[in-house]
Amino acid sequence: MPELPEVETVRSVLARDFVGKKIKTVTVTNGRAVRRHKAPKYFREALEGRTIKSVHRLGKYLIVGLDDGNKMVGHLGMSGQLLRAKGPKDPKPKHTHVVFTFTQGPELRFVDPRTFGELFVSQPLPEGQAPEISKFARLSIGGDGLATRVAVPELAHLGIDPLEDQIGWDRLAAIVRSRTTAMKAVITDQDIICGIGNIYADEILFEAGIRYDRVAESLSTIEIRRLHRAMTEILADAIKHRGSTLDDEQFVDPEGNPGEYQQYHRVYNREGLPCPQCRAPIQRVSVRQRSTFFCEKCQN
DNA sequence: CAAAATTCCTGACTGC
DNA sequence: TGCAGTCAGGAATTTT
Repeated sequence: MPELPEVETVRSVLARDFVGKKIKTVTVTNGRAVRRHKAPKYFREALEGRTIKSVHRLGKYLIVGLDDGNKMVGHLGMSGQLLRAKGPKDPKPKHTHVVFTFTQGPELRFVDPRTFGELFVSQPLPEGQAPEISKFARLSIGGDGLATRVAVPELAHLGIDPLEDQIGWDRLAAIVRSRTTAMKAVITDQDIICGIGNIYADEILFEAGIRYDRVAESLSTIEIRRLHRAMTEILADAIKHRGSTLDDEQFVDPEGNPGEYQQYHRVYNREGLPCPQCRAPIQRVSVRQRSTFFCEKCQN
């Protein structure tokens, strides 16, 4: 489900409600949720007694800073939710795989029907060993982004975060011009740019007036500037509206609130409806087992 | 039976 | 031949 705006929405609620809280117990009822660890007990032991110091985001990943310097990393996959209990008696939803209790305040549940999501406590690299940071990331990451990647080696492969790393259009140009593949593949490749998935890729490319199958290196300077602006604005706007919740209501924030940005989708899931710009029907094609929505008149 | 917002892995192929 | 990059396909799973 969640792409950058949804993860950012979750992040802000977690930061507000759980920073400063001390973890009392961690209960794993489906080991698949913590599959990076050899056994669930290592996950539990790394967390019990720890106090949450911060909640950050990189791409679609959540990064929870702990008082011992370690980080708990979360990815929601397709259907993962982090939900704050509504009270001490609030029944656990179906597909609850991990429960965190705190010395004070309501518990936090990790719920994930499709089990593509995961949680893990990052294992710091041995002394003196530097994580491998991708050349795309290295190209433009400044200060904070680099620090995060060094602290969490498992996420070192991620490319530029379009909001956190604040990259300028000229840096985006360098990245785009070095690629010979289709634009949609470029902006959804987490190793190049992290956080954009199927929904926002279609929305960004529509806003920029660029077809999903345009070869990246063929983009003009004007087109790259439009892409840069579209990326920044669409993601910021989607965050403002607390992300997108589709008809299946899979995405909700930790309080159970759905997002509202789906009301502003201009092409995604709108096959046959008139293009907001030219009224031509929105097209849908299947690329790599995924739906792509676009306007054949407005996107070139 | 198809489709659904995710990442990861493998095998085939290409170009240097 | 080796290596890196690309890309299609499939797997992981449940619900609608």
